[in-house]
Amino acid sequence: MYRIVQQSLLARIQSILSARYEISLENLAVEQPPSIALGELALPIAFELAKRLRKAPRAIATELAEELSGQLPEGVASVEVAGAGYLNVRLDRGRIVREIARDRHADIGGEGFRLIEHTSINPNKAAHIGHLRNAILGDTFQRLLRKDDYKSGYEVGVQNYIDNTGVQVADVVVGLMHLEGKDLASTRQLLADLAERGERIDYYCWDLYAHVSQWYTADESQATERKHLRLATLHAIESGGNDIAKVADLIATAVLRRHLGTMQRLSIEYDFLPRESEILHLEFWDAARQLMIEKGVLYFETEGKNKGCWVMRRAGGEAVEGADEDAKVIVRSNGTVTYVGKDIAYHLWKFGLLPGRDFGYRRFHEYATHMCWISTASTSDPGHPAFGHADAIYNVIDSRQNDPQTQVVQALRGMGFISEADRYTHFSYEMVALTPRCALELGYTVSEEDQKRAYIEVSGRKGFGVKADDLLDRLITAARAEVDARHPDLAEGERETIARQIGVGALRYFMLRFTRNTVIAFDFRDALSFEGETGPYVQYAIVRAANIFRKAGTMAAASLAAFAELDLEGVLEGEEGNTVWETWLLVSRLTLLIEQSIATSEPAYLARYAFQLAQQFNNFYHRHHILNETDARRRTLYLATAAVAQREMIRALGYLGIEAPERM
RNA sequence: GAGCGAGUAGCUCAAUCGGAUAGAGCACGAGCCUUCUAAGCUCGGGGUUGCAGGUUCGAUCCCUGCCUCGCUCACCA
Repeated sequence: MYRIVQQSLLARIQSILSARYEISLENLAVEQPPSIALGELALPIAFELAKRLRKAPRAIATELAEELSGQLPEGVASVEVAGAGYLNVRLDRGRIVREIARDRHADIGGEGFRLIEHTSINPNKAAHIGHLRNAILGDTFQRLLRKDDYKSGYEVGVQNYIDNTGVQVADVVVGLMHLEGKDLASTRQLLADLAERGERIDYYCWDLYAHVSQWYTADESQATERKHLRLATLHAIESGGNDIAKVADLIATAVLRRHLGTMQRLSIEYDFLPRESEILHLEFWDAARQLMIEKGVLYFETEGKNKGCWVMRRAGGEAVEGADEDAKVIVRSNGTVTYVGKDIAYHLWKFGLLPGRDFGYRRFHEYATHMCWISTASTSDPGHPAFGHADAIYNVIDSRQNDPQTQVVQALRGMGFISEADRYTHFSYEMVALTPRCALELGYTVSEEDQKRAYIEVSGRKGFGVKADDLLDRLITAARAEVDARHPDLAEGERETIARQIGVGALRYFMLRFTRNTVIAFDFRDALSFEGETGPYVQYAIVRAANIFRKAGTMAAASLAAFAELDLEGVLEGEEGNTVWETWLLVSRLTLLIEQSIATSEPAYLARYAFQLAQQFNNFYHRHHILNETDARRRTLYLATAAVAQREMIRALGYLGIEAPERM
C-alpha cells in the first residue's frame, strides 16, 4: 500500500513541476523523516530545485506544499515544510490502515521471458557452502520475479547449467579409472554398492577429486605423463561414444542427482538442465562461429603471440595496428574452442540468436508441481518446453568470473545485439570463505600465514570446505534439540518438520543477509545461531502471532473482518497509537522492498526487511499485551495488527524461500 | 604491473539517487518470565566512516592522490 501512495504522490509532484516550473525530474527521492512525529514521507526535492530555479529551498518547498494541499493525493492527510526545505508528508492513517487490512497493494510484474541461471555446480563433487550462496541467491531472485498469488510477476525459467564434460569431471574419471583401476562395469558396481550402503557418490567424489588433484603433481617425474592422461581423458569425454565418456556420464549424472536432492532440501527447484555435452554434440559453437565472423567480432590472427588463433578484441580494448596482443583467444591454434567461445554460443542460444540450433529436451526429474527437463542431443520428449527465447537473463555466477562474463557481453554487443547485451545481468556475488578458526575447527592444517588472514578461500581441489548437506544436517540437529526440549508433547514427525524448517530458515537467511559483494567469512558460530538477525528470529515472531490467535480462539481473517467495522477515532494517534501505526506502516512496504530487490538484484534488502518487520512486531508484542487488553476497540485493533504483521512476515519469508512453522 | 571490489563500533555487517542525530546483530554491563513461549523485550557503554585534499547548502556515498586487504588478468574451465 505504501508504494501506491508513493506512486500517486510522485505523479502529482511531477505534474506540478511540469505545470508550474516546466521541469521534469528523472528520479524523485523519497525518504523517511527521522521521526514519525514529522510525518511518514520526506521529499528533499526543493534542495535539488534550488539551484535550477534560483530560489531558496524553503520558498520552493512552500510553493509545492501549497500546490499539493490544493488537491491531496490519495492517502495523504497533509503536506508541510520542515527543516531547511524538506517537504514532509503526513498520511491519512485511518484510511491507509483500512486499505492495508483489506490487503490492497501495488502489483509487480511485466512482459517478457526472464531466464535465470544458478547453481551450476561441476558434477564431480559434493555441493559446498559457496554453491549454497549461489543457489539461494538465484532461487530467491526467481521467487521475486515469478508470478504468484501476490503479484502478476514475469514469465520465468530457471536453469542450472551442467558442465558434464569439463576437466573437473575428467579429474574424477582419471581417479576412478587410473587410481582405483575401475572400468565402466566396476564404476556401475561402485554406484550400486554405494547406494546399497546408503553412502553418497558426491561425498565419495569429494575425496577422490582432492586425491587426484594431489596425485597429478605428487611425483615430479610422472607429472608430464599424468597431465597428458588428464588431457586425453578430457578429450575422450568431449568426443563421446567411448567407455571413458560413459564412465563420465554415469558419475556426472549420479552426482547431479545428488545436487538436486541437496537443493530440494532447501526448496530449490529447476526447470531445465542444459549440459555442455549437448552444446558440443549439437555443435552450437559452429553456428556461433559463423555468426561471429559474419558480424566481424571474430578474426584470424596472423602474427604475434596469438598467431594461428581466432581471437576477439577485449572489452574496453581499442583497435591497434598489427597484432592485438591483448585480444582474447576464442579458438586455439589447434582448432579447439575455449571456454568463453562456448559460453558465447550458449548465450546466443539463450536469447534465441543462434540460427538453427536448439537443445533436445528430455524429462529428468519430477517435482511436486512441475517437471525438470534435461538437454539431449536426440529427439525431445513430447510436451517439452523451450527455453532459448529469453528477453532478459540473469546469470548467478561469482565475482571471480567478472572477466569472462564481460567478454560474453562484449561479444553480444560487438555483434550488434545491443538490447540483448543490455538485458544481460551478471548477477555477481562474492565467495563464501572460511575463517581460519573455522578451518582449524574442521581439522584442516592451516599455515601460519593463512591464520593471519580474515578468511581462507575454499578449494574443491584441496577438499577444503564445508559440504552443504553437512552444514544443513548440523543446523537441523541443533534446531531439533531445541524443539525437543520445548515441545516434548509433539509427535516425532512434527518435531522433525519444525526442526527442518528452522534449519533451512537459518541457512537461507544467513546466505541472504549479506549484500552480494560482501565476502562471507563462514564460521559455525554465526551460521548456527538462531538468535538476533537470523531466519528463526523472524519465524519465531510469526509463531508468536499464531499463538495469539490460537489462545484468543480466533483467526487472522476473523480479526481483520472485525477490524473492518471498528471505529478508528483516536486509536492511531498519540504515543501509543504511534507505535501501532508504525507497525502498520512498515507492514505496508513489502511491494516496495520486492521492487527494490529486483531493481538492484539484491535479495539482501528483502531479508533485512523481513527482520525489521519481525523486530517491529516483537516490539509491539511486548508493548501491548493483546489477550489481557480489556478495551474492546484496542483489542480489535491489536489483533488486526498482529494479523497484518503476520501476513507480511509470512510473505516476506516466503520470497526468501523460508517456511513459517506452526510452533517453535 | 593492469582491471574490479573492499576498508564504517571490540567482532560481523547495513546505510535507497548526495539528505535531518551514521544504524542493526553478536559480544559486554544492568534490568524484565505467576504473563500471548525469554529462539524474546528494555536500558547502557561503545564511531576522527583507512589517510590527505577537493567539489557543495549538505559527503560513509562523488572527484584526485596515497595506504592496506581480497579477487581477476592462460591457446585452463
